[in-house]
Amino acid sequence: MPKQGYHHGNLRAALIEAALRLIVDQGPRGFSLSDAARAAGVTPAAVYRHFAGRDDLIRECARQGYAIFAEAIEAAYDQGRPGALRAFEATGRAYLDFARSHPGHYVAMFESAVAVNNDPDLAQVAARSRAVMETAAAALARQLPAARRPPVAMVAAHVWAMSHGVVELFARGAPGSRGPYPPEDLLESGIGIYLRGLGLLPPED
Amino acid sequence: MPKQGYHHGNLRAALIEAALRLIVDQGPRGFSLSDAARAAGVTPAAVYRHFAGRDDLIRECARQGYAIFAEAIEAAYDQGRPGALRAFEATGRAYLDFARSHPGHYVAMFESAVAVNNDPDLAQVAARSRAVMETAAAALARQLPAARRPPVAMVAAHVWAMSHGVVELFARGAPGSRGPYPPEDLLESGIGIYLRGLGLLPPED
DNA sequence: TGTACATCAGTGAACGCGCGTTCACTGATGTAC
DNA sequence: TGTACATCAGTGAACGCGCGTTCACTGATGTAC
Repeated sequence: MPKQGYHHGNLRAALIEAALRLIVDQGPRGFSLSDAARAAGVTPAAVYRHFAGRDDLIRECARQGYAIFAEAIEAAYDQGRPGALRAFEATGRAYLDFARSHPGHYVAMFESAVAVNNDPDLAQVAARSRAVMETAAAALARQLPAARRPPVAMVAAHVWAMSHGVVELFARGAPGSRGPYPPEDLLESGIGIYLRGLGLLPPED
Repeated sequence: MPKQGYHHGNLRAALIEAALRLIVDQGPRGFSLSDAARAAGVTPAAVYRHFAGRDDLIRECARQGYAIFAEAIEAAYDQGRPGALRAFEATGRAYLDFARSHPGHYVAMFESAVAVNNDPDLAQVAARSRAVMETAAAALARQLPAARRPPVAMVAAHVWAMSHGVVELFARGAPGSRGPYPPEDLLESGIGIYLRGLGLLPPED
């Protein structure tokens, strides 16, 4: 997208793209509207043609992220079916995949509590993502005899927590900085052990 | 600690305390030295009597956090021995405990990548904490026959990831805002299932 | 016990800066005739 | 095909603000005599 004179052509998209990049290494709190405008080669005031202000720009990043995310894990889930286990594992992989390929979206979604809450529109699209994760967990749980079947929401929460933890601690420049294992392997093995614990995978021999 | 006139009495400690509280709800990036000074009832310039500047104050919060943290999980580990399993579980509980009772420290330690890295002093005290977690995992792993014994660093990473994920997603005002379960239960059950998957707990009946 | 003095923790004014936001404007674009 | 004009995306100057940091200072404290 070449800057072709007075009119930018696709400033809205360029601003989001710039914001995402900035959010990755400054965090949603450190990100500044002026920086984003600068990165897009435009005056700060121009941003107001497309967004209500700084917070709206961040929110749009999160909103877009939730949409992409929901679609990605839905696709992964569908692709893995009919095997509940395969579908579930595909969903987990899609989670990490998303975090790695859309780090800006990921941060905007999960690390900017203030901006994200109190926006009903955003809450809705976020709920959709969570619903897919729970569906995958529910299909999995149905594999188990009712007596040993754990609450679906709990399983979803466990897996989400492990995934998020791996992303935050080992897939970015965090303090534990680049742990001893690639995050993909770490997550896959962790989920594997967890599923074995649930009785969904045969014990190791 | 009453403000008794011109001299504060214990400004250094008061500033750290104020900073911790601010970091909790503004994040390390949103936190400002002026705010901390204000909260301590003092001029921003006064901060420079005790810290080299804004970043140094944040770093001190993290440093203090790592020290408290290391001590807490060391104590929990020792207290749980000689049972490797009990020691391990106590360690996990101590982790969550710390995150809940020292949220400012927690955030300063694990969410302010920039400030924390590149400080050898800090890196050292952080390493100490990690060493305890790995020791606990190692003692656990030794319970298993060598053939099925997973790499210790991996187990430690899994547990750390799950713990961190639970803290970030369910123990604060995050997007998933207050999940369906209390974080303590979530973590305890999650770790339990994981340990069962490792073969360290008997399968459920 | 009382006075002189050194120490140094905190003041308050000032600085330069970048921020988010506003406003009247300008000039490129696309449409109507 | 060419001209007049409405639209509206982006400009640039301005604003008030809070920030981190500096500096010469002041006044409370504690020690020496």
